[in-house]
Amino acid sequence: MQTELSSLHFLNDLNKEQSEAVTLNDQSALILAGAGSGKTRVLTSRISWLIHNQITSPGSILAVTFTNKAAKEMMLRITSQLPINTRGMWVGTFHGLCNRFLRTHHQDAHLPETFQILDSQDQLSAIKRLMRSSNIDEENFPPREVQYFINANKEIGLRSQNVKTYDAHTSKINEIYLNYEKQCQKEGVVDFAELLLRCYELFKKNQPILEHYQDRFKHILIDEFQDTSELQYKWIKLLVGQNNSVFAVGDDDQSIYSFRGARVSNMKDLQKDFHIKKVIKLEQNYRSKNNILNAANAIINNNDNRLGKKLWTAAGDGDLIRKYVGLSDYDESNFIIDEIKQLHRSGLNYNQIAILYRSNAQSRVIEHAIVSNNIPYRVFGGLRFFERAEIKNALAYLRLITNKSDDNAFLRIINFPTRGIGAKSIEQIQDISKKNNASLWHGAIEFKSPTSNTQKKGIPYFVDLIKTIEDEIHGLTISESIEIIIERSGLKNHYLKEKDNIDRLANLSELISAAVTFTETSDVEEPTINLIEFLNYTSLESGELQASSNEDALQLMTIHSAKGLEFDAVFITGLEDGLCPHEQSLAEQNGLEEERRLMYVAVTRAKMKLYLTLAQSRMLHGQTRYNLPSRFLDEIPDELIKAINTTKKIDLIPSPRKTQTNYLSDKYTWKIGSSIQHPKFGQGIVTGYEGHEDDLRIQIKFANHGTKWLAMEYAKLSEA
DNA sequence: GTACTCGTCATTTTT
DNA sequence: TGACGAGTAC
Repeated sequence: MQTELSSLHFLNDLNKEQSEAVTLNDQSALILAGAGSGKTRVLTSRISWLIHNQITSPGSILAVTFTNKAAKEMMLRITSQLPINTRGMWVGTFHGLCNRFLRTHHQDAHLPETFQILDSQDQLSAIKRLMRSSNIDEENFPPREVQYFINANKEIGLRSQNVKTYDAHTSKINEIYLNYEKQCQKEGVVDFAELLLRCYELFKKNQPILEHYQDRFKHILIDEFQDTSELQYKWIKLLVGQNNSVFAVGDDDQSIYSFRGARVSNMKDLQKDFHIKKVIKLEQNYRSKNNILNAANAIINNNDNRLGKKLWTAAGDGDLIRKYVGLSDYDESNFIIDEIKQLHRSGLNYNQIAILYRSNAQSRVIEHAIVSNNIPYRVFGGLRFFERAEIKNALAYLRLITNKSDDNAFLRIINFPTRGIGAKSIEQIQDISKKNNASLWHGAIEFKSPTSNTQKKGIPYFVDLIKTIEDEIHGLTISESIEIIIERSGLKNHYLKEKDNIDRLANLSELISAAVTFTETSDVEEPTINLIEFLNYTSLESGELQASSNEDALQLMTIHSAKGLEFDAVFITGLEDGLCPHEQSLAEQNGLEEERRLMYVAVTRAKMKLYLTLAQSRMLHGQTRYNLPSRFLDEIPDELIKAINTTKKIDLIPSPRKTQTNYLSDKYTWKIGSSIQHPKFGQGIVTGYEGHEDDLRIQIKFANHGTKWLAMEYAKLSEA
């Protein structure tokens, strides 16, 4: 076996720890894989190794990821490593896999065969609809809060009847949760969290089904394990059972999603629950230069409760990290653009340069600077393809035809494009449906309209329209069906009428192409099933537009969305206390540690060059704010940093903004935004003032002593 | 049914 | 500052 091992090309060049992980026996394992340490490679090589050595067959492997992108990447790598048929292998996201289990066992899961998936938007509108029909005040019970409540409880495995409530308000919300469950059941739809919970319950309540899968999946592998939620962990435990092994890869230092239910503690629980004696640590980094890694290590070292890990590289020190303190957000952006122009001139592609920020609002100023310099760029985040209104509208026709109980879909298109059905008519339909405890579609059929349907208007016309489309698309491919829907529904005409809607029409064509691609890659023959699967696909796959990714453009994104990516040069911007760490995170339990992990993720994205930038003043929510430098900057050893502007004398620089020309007085040279030094309170920033000359009092925000008012006459201030 | 105004509220996000 | 939703006016 040894000789054969070394002949396997996918095992070549693995370091000691990597190959130890890849070639582990049939035992559960936790691989602590630092940023850039070859995590995905280990995971895929492990699968290839298991199969190649006939320890297991592809059909016994279940691999779970968090995103479709990661799942695809994994599949791609495995097929390039091994010339095998991977069809029996289950590789997918938690949601995708749960969907698959539920489809197969829809009866045992008490779901209709045609059940559809609600995305977050759909879920919110379902909740709003429910609340309106039961006359619940949206002021007292904001639908978003209700949505959060429902999801948070589902994510820890709680149904409404199991939720403990201690006050009237929460009880009421929980009552909405109960009714929401009923409504979804009646309409035959499941939300994202429901996919997981329902699947968990399926396994829990049906021993034969559980045993069947436990017998089948001998090797369960999990990517980004630090991001698993409580329910996901319980699901894994159930499926692994007593006899199978779990191979989890993760990095506790990169856990940045606790706000949506991720539980790092699952890593410790895994060791305990599966008797893992030795955690394999992958600490050699193949991405970044040493100065960058040292900064990352220094930052993350300030966190308690780590599993412990120190990245190193053989790649050399590289450049120093560059730090720039801008006078304003505007100045900061200009510095970034100037620097990027130079990098580009020296031969770096734009798409190898990333500008990262903590919150989306920060991108605007930067975008402005980019646009005025005519540099191509791409902002990540925002609306995804299948979330666009025109796409959802077209799909809603398809959904309603597939499942007449889908009231969400019904309401979306009953009067879109407008066909003279107003709020009153819809109310009447809702009344009829409620009386008969039936779907809105049935209510519409029952509806006796005074208007004729010759004018292409009114409810009977709508009912006819749906029936006609249904007949017409019978037996057609999905793409043909969509084409007919876009035409017959009037969507095409509607969007043709308005000039601003060229993009929308283009997107609808794109939807048709997406359907063609889907059908080509699908191995399902039955058209009805295929249609249902396509609809699922559109809910589960957000459809990040890949088309423009080849284009050489600057990459702008939040630190969160940068996780898993790498760039030659990275600018981490807005490094100010209040922004990064974000002020709202400080109130949360372990909030600062999570922010620090965020900073760690950001730093470790950089391969060659890292820039840290901040601004002394910044426009936020329509007000100029004066933030102190981020505390994380102080955590990086000085010798790793090269300050580009030796803290400019703020007064000497002509200011681009009016507010900064407000000198406090003739006697003192400080202005709002100046850094000062106080003998007792240390470093601070001038944030306001009142009075004049001898009476002058100034407000100072100190790094460690809060905000204070001081009389200029007595305070012994000096410039910092 | 649409076009406007006004008030409110501003982390991070995949499925 | 500016995006979005609700409410109002036509």
